[in-house]
Amino acid sequence: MSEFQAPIGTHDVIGPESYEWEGLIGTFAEFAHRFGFSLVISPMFEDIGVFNRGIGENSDVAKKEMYVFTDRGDRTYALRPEGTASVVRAFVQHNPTTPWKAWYATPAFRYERPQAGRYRQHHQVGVEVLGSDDPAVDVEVITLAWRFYEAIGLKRIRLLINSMGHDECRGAYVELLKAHLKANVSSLCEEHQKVWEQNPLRVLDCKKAPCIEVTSNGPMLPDHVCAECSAHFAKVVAGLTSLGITPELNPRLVRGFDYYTRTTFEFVADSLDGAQNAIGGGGRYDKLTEELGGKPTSGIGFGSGIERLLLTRQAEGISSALVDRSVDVFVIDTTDADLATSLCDELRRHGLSVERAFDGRSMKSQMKLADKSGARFALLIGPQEQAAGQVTIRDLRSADHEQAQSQVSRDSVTTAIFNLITK
RNA sequence: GUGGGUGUAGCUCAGCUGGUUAGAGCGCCAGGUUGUGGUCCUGGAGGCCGCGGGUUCGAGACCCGUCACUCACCCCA
Repeated sequence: MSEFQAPIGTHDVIGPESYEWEGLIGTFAEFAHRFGFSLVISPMFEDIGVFNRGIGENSDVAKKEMYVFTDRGDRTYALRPEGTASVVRAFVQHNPTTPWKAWYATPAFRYERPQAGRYRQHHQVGVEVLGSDDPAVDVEVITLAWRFYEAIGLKRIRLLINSMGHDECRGAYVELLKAHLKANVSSLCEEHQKVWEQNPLRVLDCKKAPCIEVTSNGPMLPDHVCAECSAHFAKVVAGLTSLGITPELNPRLVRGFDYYTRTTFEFVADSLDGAQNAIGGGGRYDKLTEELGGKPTSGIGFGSGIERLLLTRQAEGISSALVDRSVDVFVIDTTDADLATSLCDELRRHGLSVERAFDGRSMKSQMKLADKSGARFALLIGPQEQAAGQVTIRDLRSADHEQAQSQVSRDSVTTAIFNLITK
């Protein structure tokens, strides 16, 4: 047991697992590009107000899960607990032309007890679109997520969707809901009997039987959003359906952050256990920009947890690699002239992945390393090759020692390798 | 924050009711005669048995504390 370990709830990602991360983030970057999004990199910590106003001071995350600290200049900062607030803060600050379409890959920090698929530092990929309330934007954002999930091989995924309504109709609905809850307080679950008033919408999301009973007899969001919101939502659902992405309407779907308006959605993986089966979520947030001091600007986005996406791939039994990180060539040098250095450099400059051994290992030992590296070819330079100005090329996939080898002059190695690879 | 399980080699784990120099498999390193991998054989390195205290002639085993990991609740990604 080493003296220092990664802090509670954090983890190191090292090879070969990190190849999956490279592949996943690379795939997301590719899809973001296809959909016209550009990368945004913003600070990992912000004035605490960005998050408090962004995600709502009453949300669980803001109340008890934020990593808050004071710097040497007495400024109060928090490590970002999610991706959206920072991006919107950046939007307000720079006021770029709209619609502004940004994607990100970032760690997120929440102080909570770690558990399967839940960490104090986890990682998300996501996108945001600022400056358009066109339902086609909602469709595009959700489609991007969906196509990305398809591309990484996920099959058992469902899209849950709901509309929270805009400021006014949602406000009116919350009043109705409050009245209903108040009349039935004693029938709620133990916990919500105490806290229902703080965030009544959360009671809709409660999985306990008493709360479900009470809320199913009460007002439901879809019946109370205004005509405009209702029409907007219908267009989103129709748009998705036309692309073959069938959303499941879930009138109980409300999310943990207060900023959501209108379209709200969540992706769940049926292959994961219920407690942590949300692999992504998002929605529209038409008031958030104002909360952070900007002009009224509608926005929508989603975030998806990298750890959970990889867990889901595992749970679905997907074994295909997301990226090829195999070595092309392994250079074996048993001379004392270190001829490997220049040969490696030459091949690498031509774009090949090249590995070699160090520390003057024996021929046999270097061959073993070449085998373990998974390289297709081994290039051998021993005293004989050195004297003849040649290099031995050996195909490591072949079992036959003699037939697998050929010799070429040192000057034509690169050409010879490329001929073999493309053959 | 609350509760359950677990901490022995790089990894996965054995170590029976406390008893000598702490084990296996995999991995790692080196050999198996002249410069050649994947199989096989032989040898080797590597552990303050999470940490601190206690009981005992004697503790990896028992007791207390502590830290960490893990799972669940809450909530989320």
